[in-house]
Amino acid sequence: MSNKLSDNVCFTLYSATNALIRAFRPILEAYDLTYPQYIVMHSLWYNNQVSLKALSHDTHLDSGTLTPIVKRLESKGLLTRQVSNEDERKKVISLTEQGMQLKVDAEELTAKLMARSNMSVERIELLRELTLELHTDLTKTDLTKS
Amino acid sequence: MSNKLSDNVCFTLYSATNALIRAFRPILEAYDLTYPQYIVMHSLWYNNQVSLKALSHDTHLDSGTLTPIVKRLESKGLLTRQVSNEDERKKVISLTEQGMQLKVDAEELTAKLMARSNMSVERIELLRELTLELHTDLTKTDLTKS
DNA sequence: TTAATTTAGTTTGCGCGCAAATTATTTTCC
DNA sequence: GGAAAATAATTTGCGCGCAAACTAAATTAA
Repeated sequence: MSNKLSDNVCFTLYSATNALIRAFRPILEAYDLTYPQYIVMHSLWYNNQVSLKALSHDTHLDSGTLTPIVKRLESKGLLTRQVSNEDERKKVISLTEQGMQLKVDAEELTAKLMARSNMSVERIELLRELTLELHTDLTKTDLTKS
Repeated sequence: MSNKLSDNVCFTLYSATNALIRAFRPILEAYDLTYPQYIVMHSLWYNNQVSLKALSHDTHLDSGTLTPIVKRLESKGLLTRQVSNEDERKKVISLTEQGMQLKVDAEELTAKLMARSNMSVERIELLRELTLELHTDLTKTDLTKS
């Protein structure tokens, strides 16, 4: 069965995500942020002063991925990383004044970007629900078994 | 407006794709392929003996991304890269016998993987259509203008 | 209480993904 | 025919994304 790449969900999902990040890039550049960095900031705007572990849980990003991202945001002066008092293994990640101020400008970026696509609000919401469902499925089920 | 990350399409799309590639990894490992390498092989199974440019168009991958991927597949003995006779700037990428044989085993992998998710065939198809639509939208519209 | 285990975070290594710069070939235009 | 522009592919540089190995601190168990 020789089928086209675009007949595959995996491929269309993969391509759409790459295209979205690519479209986001020049917009985020104005804030000197990459998309993953924006995700981390967004998470902190909603939930400040958390451990790397908690940030990892919220952003769905690996700790090995997060450490360098968070370090870069620290060097940009957007957040601080302090060793926790209760548990010295943990680091408390906190927004700086500058990091909090970025929120006002940058938070509605996603809505603005999606509004520029030709998709209806309903179809965008449907896409959100389906991708959320897929993610839940894939992380709850151990696919190597079954 | 302080909303959760999961309220954003961009984020759910991004997370679902990462999760999908992650779920795919151990399965593709049996074939000694990464997901992007699998995409390239899949494209060639459907359309053999093409230029890098044509492969780039079909896979939606940048030429700067493709060159190293194709080189790795060449070093695995799955394809060859020959300078074109008509146009010496072009390279003709052709599957080897070994590369063609992989098709039989590996082509139905996507269907198998998706079948393991709890999503219905209808919802998976819907997801495919929506992501295809989004990709088309994002690549046809120049988002920096408008 | 101290040895073994678990947990939090960092580091290393590798393969993307892509913008930008570069090289080599071909086409266009005068 | 020869200079200028366009095209095909490669290279460079940077930031992920993640598995695996590692370090250090806390918890558990003997």
